[in-house]
Amino acid sequence: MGLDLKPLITSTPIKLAELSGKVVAIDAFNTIYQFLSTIRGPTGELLMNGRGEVTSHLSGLFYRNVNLLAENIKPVYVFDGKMHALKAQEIERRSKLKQEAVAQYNHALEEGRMEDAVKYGKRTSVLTDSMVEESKMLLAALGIPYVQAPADGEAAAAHLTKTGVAYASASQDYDSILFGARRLVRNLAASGRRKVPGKNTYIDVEPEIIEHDNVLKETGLTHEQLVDVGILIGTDFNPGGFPGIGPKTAIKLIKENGRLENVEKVKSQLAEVPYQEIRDIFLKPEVPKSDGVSFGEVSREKILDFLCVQKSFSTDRVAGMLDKLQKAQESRSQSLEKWFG
DNA sequence: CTGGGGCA
DNA sequence: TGCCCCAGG
Repeated sequence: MGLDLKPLITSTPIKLAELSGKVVAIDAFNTIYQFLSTIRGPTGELLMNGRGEVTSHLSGLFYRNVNLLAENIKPVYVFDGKMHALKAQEIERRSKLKQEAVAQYNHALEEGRMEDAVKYGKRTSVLTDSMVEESKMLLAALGIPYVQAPADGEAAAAHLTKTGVAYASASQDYDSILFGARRLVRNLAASGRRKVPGKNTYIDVEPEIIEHDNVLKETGLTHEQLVDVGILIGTDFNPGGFPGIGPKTAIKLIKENGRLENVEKVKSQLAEVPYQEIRDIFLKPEVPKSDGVSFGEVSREKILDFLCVQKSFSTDRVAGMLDKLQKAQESRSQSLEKWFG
């Protein structure tokens, strides 16, 4: 599950409006996966149309992106490419957790424990090829560009921030920082309130931004050293990291010893970890060949056909959202005309 | 996750 | 208004 840099990093709350006019590179799998986990019915089931086709991902993508576009934020979606062989172990671990969750979900359903069903249902999400295709179709209809990453999507998103194509990378995971993203935006969403997993309580979750330069300044580490800290804590490429070493210890060890090879405490275990290869994944990532992205117009026709005709979304709702977006865009171009005539 | 309806 | 809660597909 990504890597836990949170204790080492200070983030700054940011208003959505502060991202107006800026391009934000969004990890598509990360985002769609969250929609599949969160957007569910009262018994923890995915949203589906009459033909049993899953629509949770489309619902999330539609509402989220209309809100971003209405704020004049320019999203670029980055889709994962070929998985690195070192990630196989982490994928296997997740798949086992999913299998367990499916069993617990069915069990909870049988016993009528709906709160548990919802809880376990969230953990069973599987992202299919057709969901990816449908997501791309919807993005195209919204005029939103997407990039196919050769390898890790986070790496490609980070690259877009390095080349200046994007202002920031948006993801819930901290991997972007290790991949060298200039800025990472977390909680990029419209609504400020989120329901806490178990209870009936709500917490305020606002968008926050993490600057790569600040992370280095505050920790006093180089990018290379930060990657070593990540390897000690554990990344997707060495899940779990080194036993007994958490964020605090990891940063202390690297500050004192400069680099992984010099840390006496882990020397005996180092031979079993392909740390040089993992460093290269983060420091010399495979990136997309072409950098250009171009934004298109919102196609009301295509969206209504895809979501309402094909996927049984409510025409009133979808059209209403599109009206709202159009008004936001019109009022912006009118206020520009005031200045530039 | 999000919009919208019901309600203080 | 603002908050809570539920349906959406």
